[in-house]
Amino acid sequence: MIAARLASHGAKPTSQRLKLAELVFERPQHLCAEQVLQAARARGVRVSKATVYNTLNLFVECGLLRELVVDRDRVYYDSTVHAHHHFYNVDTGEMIDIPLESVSFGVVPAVPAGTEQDGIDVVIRVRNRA
Amino acid sequence: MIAARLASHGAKPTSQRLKLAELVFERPQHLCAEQVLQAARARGVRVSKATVYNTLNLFVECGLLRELVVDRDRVYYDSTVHAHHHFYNVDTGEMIDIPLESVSFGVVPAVPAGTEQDGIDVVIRVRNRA
DNA sequence: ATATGTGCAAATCCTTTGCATAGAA
DNA sequence: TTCTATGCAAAGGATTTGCACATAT
Repeated sequence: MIAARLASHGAKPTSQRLKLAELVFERPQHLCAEQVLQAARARGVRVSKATVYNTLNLFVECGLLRELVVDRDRVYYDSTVHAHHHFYNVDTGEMIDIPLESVSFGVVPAVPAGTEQDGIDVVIRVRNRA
Repeated sequence: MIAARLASHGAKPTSQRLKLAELVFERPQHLCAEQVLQAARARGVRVSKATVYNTLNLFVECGLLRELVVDRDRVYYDSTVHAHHHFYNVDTGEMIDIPLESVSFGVVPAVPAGTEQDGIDVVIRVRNRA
């Protein structure tokens, strides 16, 4: 259940958090804060913009959401946190998940001295066919 | 020469643009607008913030610079426009180029219907070793 | 002349913050 | 109580914009 999921990640399951979590984790998706706010209100959830931001940031820290910094103007939150990749439509801004197994690497370079690998993100940019 | 390079990309080579281009294309680097402004002024170039933004945006449209949207707070401009990849240090925000040949792919998925591939960006996130 | 580039300051937009109130342990 | 979450409005910061002036063809 959602409450347990929050709790197991160290996020106190408050009323707003539960409602927002329900919405966000309903299916794999990429939403920005404004979309979460609108979707929440459309469902009659009473919540402020500040709380939406607080909550999304909290979820990111807890590892419940992944931040996607791909768009120039706003941050997207990915409800799929396990490793995977993305198509990014530069015309529409749309992001589509690519399962991890769909991309395989041959050579991968060694990381810079003093650092360790944190993850690999592959973004395949696409545009609408003319 | 720099002026010809701008001209060949359809950018009228004005005084400020030449100075900024000189600075930016001096070596492969990733700079944000503020850094370009500071660097320019440090060299005695008289230029406004608005012109820095105008110019960087123009260079991006011309294909002289690549926009890097990786940082939550600001856009970086990559003076290397040919295809390549990056290490991204999540602790420092530093970006390091990875030559194209250093990464090879096994499988790559087909792009979504109605779209065509525009490019592939691989970002290897690293963090400072504890 | 005529069109375009530049500088300045104000405007914009996403995101964060300060503070008072509400809610839970 | 005591601690934390929430809401609201204001603040913050990167980027854009409007407009007057400068510059170049």
